[in-house]
Amino acid sequence: MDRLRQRADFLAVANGARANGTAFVLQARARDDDGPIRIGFTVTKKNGNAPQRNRIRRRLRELVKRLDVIPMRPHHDYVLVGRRAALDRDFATMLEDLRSAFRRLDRQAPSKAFSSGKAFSSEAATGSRHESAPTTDTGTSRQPN
RNA sequence: UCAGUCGGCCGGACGGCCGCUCCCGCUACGGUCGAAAGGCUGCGGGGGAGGAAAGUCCGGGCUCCAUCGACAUACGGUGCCGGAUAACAUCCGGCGGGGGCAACCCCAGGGACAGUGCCACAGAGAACGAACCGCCUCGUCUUCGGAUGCGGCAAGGGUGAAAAGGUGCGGUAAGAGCGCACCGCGGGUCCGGCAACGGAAACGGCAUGGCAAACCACACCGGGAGCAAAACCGAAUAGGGACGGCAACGCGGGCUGUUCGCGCAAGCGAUAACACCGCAGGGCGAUGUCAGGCUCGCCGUCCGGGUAGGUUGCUCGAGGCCAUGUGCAAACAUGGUCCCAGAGGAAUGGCCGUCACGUAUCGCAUGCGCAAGCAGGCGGUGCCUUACAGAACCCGGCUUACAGGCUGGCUGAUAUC
Repeated sequence: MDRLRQRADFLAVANGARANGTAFVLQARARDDDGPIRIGFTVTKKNGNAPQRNRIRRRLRELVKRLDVIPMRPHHDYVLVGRRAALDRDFATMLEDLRSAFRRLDRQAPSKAFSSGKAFSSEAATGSRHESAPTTDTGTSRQPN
């Protein structure tokens, strides 16, 4: 399993399927190549100051590490967007939340992948090319200060 | 013991399981990539957030740009004196003013006869010194209460942040530095101090209101931008240049749009088609169009610029600690010793257990007290399971935030000896 590092990858995943939880939002996207599973984390500035954002991201990363049966699909990209509730929600329940979020994504996946699979990928390609130019995406941007 | 004041330090501890990142070492023990060096993986060891890492408010180092020598102008900053320093708006030691019983704290604290300007409201008057109520001599009138006029005043009242030296005595019609004493003020003299400034005696006889965080004048300082600086490597796509090959037929794209005259051409003038719209006259404007005209070729190799991305910059430094010496101190010098984060969608953690600390509440017994209650002790439970806050090139400061705790100096009050 690899980590997502490029901004363009995050933008592409943001256009994919999503499942909401109380402590996070899970986004997923199928890639065309044969690379490994990649996962990234996004915590925006509205979730608190820097130590609080760090704690959210570290707990989310620990969640992914603790997944015993890996429910992710091969050569997919995933992004976990942290919410403020991830600061003090019980760790075991958050783990259960994450498992159910993956199950919900799996249930969405067949219809999406079959009927609009091709349309979805081409749409995502044009969409990302369209959106990477203005760089006004505040949701996944990494403003350094 | 209580109250206060000024500093210094810490800012959870231990253990278990599972991880992240950097560095060092290891071997044919294995796997994998590679021609190799080596990389990834593996094993062992070690390092891994702060006192503010924050705000980005000053000052530097470093890098690039400009000038490439400084000066001047503009603009910005600083502004009691001396020292420290690479430098500073910082720090230290003084001076002056203000506050506090005191320890101590606060102060943009230079220039107002270089010039310009402002001083709201109130008040008569806010600066070429003023006269509202008042005080006084004299004159006139008088119902003897006073009214009024010419003068002399500024003590008292009133306004204001500020009213033109203050207090007292003398003096006077009433008053006034008019005279005197003390205080203040002024310029010079002498003494102390490197200086800011302080002190002394005599003189002057009160003249010179405040605001420069109003413009300003004076002295000193400052070129600009910042590690997303900057250097190197450099894919794909588009575009640029050079060379070579193929073709110069055809196809495709764009512009024009029958025809006639003039013109090399661009174009100008005349005339005005077909589809189409319309019952028609008519329009040829919109949309489309045959032929024709103008224009753009295709493939390969190389070059330079350069984007994504990567590497460097990147942590040994005005460095920490200890000792000695100099200095009131800030600090400096010498010697010894240590190596102490280097991430990059951003590591330094996640989960759990035990304990300490704090706090709330309950129970138990004790002391004092008539009682209400107060004081400390033991045990149980709950909460926080710790505040403010996360390095982003690096230093010196400033400012702001901060649960709780430890400790030192000094001051005041009380008690005891």
